[in-house]
Amino acid sequence: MDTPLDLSYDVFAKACPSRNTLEHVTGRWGGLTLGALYEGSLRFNELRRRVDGVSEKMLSQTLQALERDGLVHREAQPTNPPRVDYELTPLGRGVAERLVGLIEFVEGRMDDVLAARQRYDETRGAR
Amino acid sequence: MDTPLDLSYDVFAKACPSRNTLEHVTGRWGGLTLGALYEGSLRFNELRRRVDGVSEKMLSQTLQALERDGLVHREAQPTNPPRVDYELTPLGRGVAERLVGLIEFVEGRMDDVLAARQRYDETRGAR
DNA sequence: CGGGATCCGGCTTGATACTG
DNA sequence: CAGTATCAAGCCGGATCCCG
Repeated sequence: MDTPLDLSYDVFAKACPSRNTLEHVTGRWGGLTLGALYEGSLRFNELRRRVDGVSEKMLSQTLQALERDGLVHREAQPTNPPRVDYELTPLGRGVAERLVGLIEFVEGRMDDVLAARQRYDETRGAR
Repeated sequence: MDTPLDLSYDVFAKACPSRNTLEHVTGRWGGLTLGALYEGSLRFNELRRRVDGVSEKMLSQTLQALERDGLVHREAQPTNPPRVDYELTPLGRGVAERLVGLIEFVEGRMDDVLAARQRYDETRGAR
C-alpha cells in the first residue's frame, strides 16, 4: 500500500486485524496490565494485586490475549508451588510507551478537561 | 506529588478522573470519531457515514462525552434544516495525535503480532 | 437533518467453586 | 500459587419510534 497516512477511522475497520490488538491494548484491563508490567516483571498474583479490581478470570484472559499478540512473555517454572512470571516483550514495551505517552498527555491536561466539563455542565442543566 | 513518572496502573485508579477521559478516548467509538475528525470538521451524518457501524445513539453519546471533555467542539446553526458541525479542539487534536501514534505503531508491527499469534496457536491446540 | 427516549437481547464481567 | 469452569447479573450497544 502507498497510503501516506492511514490513520483515522478505517484502521479500525472490522476486517482489520489491528483493531483487535488495539482493543486488547486499550481495553479496560489491557492498559492497566501493560502499565503494571512496564515497571518490571511480575507474578500472577502480584499483578492481580497491583492492577486492583481485576478478577482472576479477567487478568488471566487479558494476559492470554496480550501473550498471544506477542506483547507479553510468560515464563512458567514447573516448581511446586508453581511460579509464573510475566514481562513485556520488546514489542510490548514499544506499545506500552505510546500508551503511556497518551495517558500522560491526557493526565497533564486534566485541568483543561475538568474546566471544560464544568463549563459544559453549567451551560446545560445536568449531564 | 514528586513522582517522577506516574504511568502504570494507578493512573487508571477508579478515583482518578483521567481514567474516565481515557475511556472516552480509547473506547470503541471514541477513537474512531477522533480519527475521523482528525481530518477535518464534519456534520453529524457525515460522521455517522464515515465511522461506519456506529448507531445514532452511540455517535451522539460519544460526541457528547468528547465535547464535555473539551476534545470536540460542537457548532450548531439554528437553520432549517438544522446543521451541526463537529471539529477537534486543540486539546482534542493533541490527544488524537498520540492516539494515532499508538495506532500506527501497532499497525506497523502487525506482522510481528500475526506471527506471534500463529506461534501461540500452534504451540497450544486451539485458543 | 440532528438528535432524544425507550425497549430489549447479548456479550462482557464478576463471584464462586474447583483443580493441579 | 496459578489458573479453569460455571453461572447469574448488568451494562453496552442496536433498533425503533418520536420530536424540533
